[in-house]
Amino acid sequence: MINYKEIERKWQAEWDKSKIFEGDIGPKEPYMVTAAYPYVNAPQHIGHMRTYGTADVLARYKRMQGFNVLYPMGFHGTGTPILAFAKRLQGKDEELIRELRIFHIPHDEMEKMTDPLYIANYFANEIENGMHKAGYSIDWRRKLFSIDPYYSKFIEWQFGILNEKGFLTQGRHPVGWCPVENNAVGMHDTLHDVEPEIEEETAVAFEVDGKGEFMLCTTFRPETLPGVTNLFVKAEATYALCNIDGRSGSYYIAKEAIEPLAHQLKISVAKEVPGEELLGNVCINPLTGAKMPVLPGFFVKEAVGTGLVMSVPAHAPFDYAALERLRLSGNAVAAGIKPIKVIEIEPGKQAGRAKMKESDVPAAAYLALLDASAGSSDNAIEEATKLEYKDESHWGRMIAKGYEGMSEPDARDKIKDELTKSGKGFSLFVLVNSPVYCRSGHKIVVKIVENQWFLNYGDKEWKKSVADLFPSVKVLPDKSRRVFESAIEWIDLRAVARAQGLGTRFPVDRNYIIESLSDSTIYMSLYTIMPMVRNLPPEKLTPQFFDYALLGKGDADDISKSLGIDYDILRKARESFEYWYKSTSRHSSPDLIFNHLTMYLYNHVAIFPKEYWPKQIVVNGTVLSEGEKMSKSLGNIVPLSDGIEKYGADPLRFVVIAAVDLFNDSNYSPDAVSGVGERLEYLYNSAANVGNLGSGSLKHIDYWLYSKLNRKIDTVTKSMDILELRVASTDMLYNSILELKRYFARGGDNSVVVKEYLSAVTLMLSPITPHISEEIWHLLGGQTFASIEKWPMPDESMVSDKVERQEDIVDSVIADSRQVLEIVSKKGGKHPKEIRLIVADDWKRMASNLLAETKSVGKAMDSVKSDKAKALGESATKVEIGAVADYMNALAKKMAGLKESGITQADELSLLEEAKYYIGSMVGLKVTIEKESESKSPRAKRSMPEKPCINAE
RNA sequence: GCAGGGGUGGCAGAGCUUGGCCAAAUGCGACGGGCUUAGGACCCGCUUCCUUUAGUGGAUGCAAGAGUUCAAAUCUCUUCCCCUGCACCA
Repeated sequence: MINYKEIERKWQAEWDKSKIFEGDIGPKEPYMVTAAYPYVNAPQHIGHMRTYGTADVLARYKRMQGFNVLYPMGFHGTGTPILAFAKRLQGKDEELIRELRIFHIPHDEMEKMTDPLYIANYFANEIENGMHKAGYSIDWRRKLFSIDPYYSKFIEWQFGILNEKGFLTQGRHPVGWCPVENNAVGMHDTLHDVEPEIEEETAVAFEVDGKGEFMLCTTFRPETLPGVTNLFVKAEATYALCNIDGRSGSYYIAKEAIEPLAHQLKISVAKEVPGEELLGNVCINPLTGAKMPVLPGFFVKEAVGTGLVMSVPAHAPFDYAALERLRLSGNAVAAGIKPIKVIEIEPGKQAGRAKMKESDVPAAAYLALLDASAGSSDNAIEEATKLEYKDESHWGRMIAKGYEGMSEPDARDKIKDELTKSGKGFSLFVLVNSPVYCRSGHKIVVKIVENQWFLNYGDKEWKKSVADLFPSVKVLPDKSRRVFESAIEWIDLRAVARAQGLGTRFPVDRNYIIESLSDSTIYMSLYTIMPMVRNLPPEKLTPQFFDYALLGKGDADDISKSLGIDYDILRKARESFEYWYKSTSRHSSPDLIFNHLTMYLYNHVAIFPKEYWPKQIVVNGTVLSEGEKMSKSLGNIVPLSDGIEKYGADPLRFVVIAAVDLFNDSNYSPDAVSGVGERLEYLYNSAANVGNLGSGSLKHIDYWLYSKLNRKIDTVTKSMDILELRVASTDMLYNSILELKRYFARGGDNSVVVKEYLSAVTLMLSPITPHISEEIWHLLGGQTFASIEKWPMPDESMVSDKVERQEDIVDSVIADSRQVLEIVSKKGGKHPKEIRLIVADDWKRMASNLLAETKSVGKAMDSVKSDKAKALGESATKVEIGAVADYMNALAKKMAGLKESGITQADELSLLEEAKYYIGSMVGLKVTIEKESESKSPRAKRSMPEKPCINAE
């Protein structure tokens, strides 16, 4: 049993000592690999290995390919999560404490984690340790941290440029808001991490006849306004007549609804009215001028929207149901209301689900579709509503006067527009999944933030530059290219400033802090100059400094004097950037395509000259744990250190990084990991045993192993180039073991061949399983580091289809023999004493080749008839034409699969002769071999090329 | 709703871009056998059905249905189902 931990520790120490992973400017071609830096609110778990490990595999592979590789790493700590973390821990949040226990965070450390900076540093260390143990070939000298002062200087410089170029804009923006704590709330700030879902709806004002007062309704479907027949209120609720800042007239709004709306509208209450009193009102449809009554609606909720609902019984099942119920209870007004149909599903088109007659009310038809009716439960009516809404917005066409033929979304925009213009309606934002609570337990509302700062990714020219750049960016896997294309097209305004969190003050308005994805778009460039930056005091890191180091602007001499920075340091920084940033590969997970990675492209285009724009982006799948998504709440997270401790970094790396292709999710399971561990051990043991093997001239099986090896080198190299690691890794590990086992079973015993084979396989495995590869490499006599050895080159001349085909023949002979023996024993005949293999004569091979070439029995027979000796060879002259025709006709059935083959009878004879003891041992009987023409067996004629006739005798 | 990705044998997961060599790799599991005091380790075999006095044969088959073709898991169309993302959040 190998001790992975010991081997890993040993080689990690050796690598550190020799500094082979420290990247410095040199004569070789540079290659820089960066992965999205980890956020420091927890140690790493094995899921993180996917991105960082894949980046490491690429870094190691490129190094072996002769590049000067730099793989730097940093830490991310800006934004709100660490603050929230500290706050939660102060409040002794049990959920968080449970999570921390998974990671074995000691109790006394938890007590210290009320200080955000302490948390950040603690986890930064933890993560660094984990990455070190995982064997990532990182140059730690370049470590950066997004909450350090130099980083802020860097970000200020970046935003200065963005501002100068006019990419910053201001505007209104709705956000989830905690009214008690007065701050914006995103998913991470809510109880149970619920995303506050904000949607836009339309407020519509219905004038109360002759009073100058308005009933204010809210709706998601203003296009149904022509179909409104009445309004609904909740009779038991209290309503208020209010004034709204900036609007004339006064408005009825449910009392309960005022508070949530107050963050979007300035509302003052004039008087309160019981809902019942509103029932007598007659209102005017602002669009059509129609007069309509106000009725009590059973489903109206006073805290939703404005607490008033416009009723469209033709298209809203709830409205329909409410009217029906009123009618049944004897309400004469309700009984007099006729639904007004304003939308029709286009006939002939992929119709809506509900089948209806001309006369039907759609809302009723949708209820009927679900076997529901006006009296059904709210849930059932809700279902019908969703279904109808979906169908109508997809396939519906307006039939209302003035909007005939418009699609529903178009009509919606048009009517909304008309309402806005006439002052009878306006947009409101609602929290559709209300109630949502913030972590301290308060109900969240929607607030319109005025003067929010945005980065304008919608800028046309900017967008075009990015779109133009993108085709030249290599994307791995290529299938995610399309996702990027739509992301580049789609990305628009993005809020960049927040009221709170760790990070850099927004230079344009220092009351705000730069949002943490926006401060992480070009930081990879900072790695290139980190060694210089670290040694400079932050106040010297002015825009002038970064302009020079990263953009080459200005004169080093002048800047050196004005900033008091050593000239050589400036030059070195500039050179370092120029050298490393030419050739970069960026690694991340697919969920970052729509934000980070796209912003990465945009910001590079905005700031750097063309030659330093992104060259390659690698997107990798996630890691499942035993087929399930890993999540803290499921408690199935495996901390990286636990995984490494238990199985060793190498087997873990193999399973998590390499066992599947890039984009697919990999599946962590203890069985798989230990299985890999055992297989690596087989390679190790084989290497240890090389010295005990013999030597001598090469045999068939040696050539076979060489062929397999060189083919392997070729395919592995090709798939490593595009990081499709599944094929590469199974070929390297699983197949290598199968091949070695076969080699030995077939009598292979050549130490030179095996050593060559193992050396190449070991080197190719090195990027994935670096530690054990290093160990095996040295076991095989290597004196250098496998990690920086030259990647193997395939020797094409050693690849032989023929040699490999011959081994396949051996296999099929064994399989067929077994089958024959089984049938013989089933039939209860006498026990055979030997297997006699009768090898087909050469004329059959030539006939087969002829057929493979002509694909026609007729044509093939023609050439046989015209000159049998030429077509089938001299020795075939004795063969009768009829026999040839029979043979060809039999073959014709498999014409499509027929291939020409260079294997002659002599080849086959010598192959079987050599393999007969092996075959014999596999079958359990003695094996003898004879030629078809010399066989006395009546069955001999059944022999075919590469399929000898098998006689059990 | 919009956008993207899928549906393959007990499970996981290849293959489908370039249709035939695919009853469909590989791993796991199940089963049978060997090794062994015993086995979780290792080795061999087997894992749709039928047929065959002997193997290199046939049928069915890769979500469902239809089509193109000498030939389809692979191409086209339709239907059904599943997953992911949709923003100010790292």
